[in-house]
Order: sequence, then structure tokens, then C-alpha cells
Amino acid sequence: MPNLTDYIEDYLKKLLALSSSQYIEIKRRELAGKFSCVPSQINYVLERRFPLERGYLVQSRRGGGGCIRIYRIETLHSGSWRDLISSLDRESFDPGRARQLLKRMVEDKIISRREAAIFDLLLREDLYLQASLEAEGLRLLQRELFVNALQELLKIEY
Amino acid sequence: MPNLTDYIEDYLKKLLALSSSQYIEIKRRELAGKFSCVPSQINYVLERRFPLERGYLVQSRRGGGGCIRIYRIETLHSGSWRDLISSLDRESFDPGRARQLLKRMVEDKIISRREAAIFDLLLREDLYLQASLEAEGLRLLQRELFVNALQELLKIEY
DNA sequence: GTTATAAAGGTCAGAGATGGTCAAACATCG
DNA sequence: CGATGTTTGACCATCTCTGACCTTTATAAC
Repeated sequence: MPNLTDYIEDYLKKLLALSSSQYIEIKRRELAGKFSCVPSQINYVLERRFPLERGYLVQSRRGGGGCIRIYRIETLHSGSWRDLISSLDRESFDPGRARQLLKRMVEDKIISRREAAIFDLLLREDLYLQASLEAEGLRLLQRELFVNALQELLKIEY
Repeated sequence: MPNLTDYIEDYLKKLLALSSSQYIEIKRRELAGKFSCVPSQINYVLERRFPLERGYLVQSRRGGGGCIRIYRIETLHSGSWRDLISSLDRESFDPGRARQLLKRMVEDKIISRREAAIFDLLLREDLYLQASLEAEGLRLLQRELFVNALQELLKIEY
């Protein structure tokens, strides 16, 4: 016999599945009302059923107009991001694709806006000018720095 | 669900983005009228969303013809760090000193641990091997990437 | 010039609206 | 029974919004 926590968990996961974005937003009071429980029950559900280790990120804001946001993110250990990163091919490292990847990672909360800005700068060719590399060498170096740094970053918790 | 403060913040930041100068000018009463709120709400928004620490400077003039000016600036804090960063550059670029700087910046919460990890990786010589640069060229390139990325980072709000 | 008035903007305290924490009570399972 | 998981409620922290009252400045009136 499922308990309240299970019902609320299911409800939230359904919302997440239906959502077109990477997250859902809820009002703690409202949700508690819908399930006829005290608001702090919601915190309990979030803590137990939506922890970072299971691939969820919860953010909240207090005060008027406050709310709770639940993000679905890839777990750091799932390795799917790592695969994507390595797939930035050795032969033809494409800064355009790299930028695409950065964008997605920011959207999915895998990296921050600021972190993305650093990586983006690694793709700026003009910074490499003085090294007077050939086009091929430039790409190889960019890839080496970009990919290694990104993989390193994923090992560190937020 | 955004609240009034969010709407006003967005509005002002859009104005700033569109402005060709470093600042925008508003009339408190007018703006309050546009958003149907009391004038002091505007002060609240300015205080909460445009503080010095986030890189904004607010000046105002009372009396007839008075107005409020909002400047987008470099934060004072990052300003002094900027000097330190450029000083890395004077003599030959020294990765050891660069690491020291990173450490201090993390301690002072100017950059995050994760961000520091990226910069630290930029200092790893082995990643540059394939480019077969001379020692001098390597330092120059490292400096170029390191210093530029760090300076870029300081322009972005946390 | 001095004074009065109107037209700005500033401050602050309090009410209201959220969400967070924690410990105790309760429940379930082994 | 003991361990673990759930539920509740009292109390706390933070953010937003409003309104009464205050300060500064330009300018018109004298």
C-alpha cells in the first residue's frame, strides 16, 4: 500500500515527464493542499526521492512569488555526457558542435553559465595566433584543452 | 511564477542591453506607473537586483527634473583582482604564481572550485605537447588563454 | 536675493507570502 | 523489540510589497 510520499513522488515525476523543459515548478503550499498534508511533507519527499545522486536538482525561492524548481539532470556517473564529449572527434574537432554541446549542458544544469564562458573562450582562434599553429594543429590543441577540461569538470561536484 | 520585482528587473536589464551607453536613465514615478506599483518598489528592485556586487551602480538626483541612473560597471572587487591578473603578465608567465592566484580567488569566493579546476588544467603542460611549441611559445599561449579567460569570467554575474 | 511651492527621489517599518528546519510522534518491517 | 521510514506541527528565514513620512532640487513669486 503506497503512502503519501509515494503518491507525491509519482505525481511530480509524471509532471516532469510531461514537461517540455528540463524542469517543473511547484508551489509548496499548493502542492501540500492538493495532497492534504502539511507543507513540510513536500520537503521530505524532495529530500528522500529527488536527491542529486538520483539525478535531480532542486532549487527554491522564498518570499512572495516564491516557488520550488525541480530539474531532471543526467547523473554525473551515468557517463552519457562523457560519451558526448569524447565524440567531439579527434580528426575534425568542430568548434560549432562544441558550442552546441556547451549550450545543452548549461540548459541541463550540468555546467554553469560562467563555466561555459570559459570553455567558449578556449574556442576563440585569435587567442592562439601567436603560437602560429597550422589549422590542423590548432584544432588538435583546442580539442585537447576543451575535452580534457570538460571531463575534469564533470568529476567535481557542484 | 515571476513576481513584480522580476518583471521590473527584466525590463531594466533589457533597457541596459539595448542602450548604446554604459547607463540608462529612468524616472521613478513613471516607471512605478508603468508597473502599477508604489514608487518605493523601484528602490526595492534597485537595491535587490542592481547592487554594486553584481556590477551595477545606481545614482540619482532628487527635485524637479530628478531621475535615476543605472550604470553597468565592473565590480569593485573584480577590479582589484583584474590588476592582479594582469600582473601575472609583466615578467614571464609563471604557472606557480597563477596557481597561487587561483587559490586566493577561491578563498575569497571570486571564483568557484570548479572554475578554478578549469584554469588549473590550462596550466598543465602535457596538454600542449602535441603542438610542439618552444618553452617560450608555450608560456605565451598559456598566459593568453589563462589571463583572457579569467578576465572574461569576472565580467559575468555569479 | 529670499521664500514658497511643486516635483522629484529616499527611508523605514510592518504586513504578507513563501519556503526551510528540526524534533517528536507514528508506522512499518525484520 | 529495534531500525528505518513517514507524517506532523511549531518555529524560523527570506523575499516582496506598501504607505506614511522625509530630503533634495528647480523654479516661480515676491
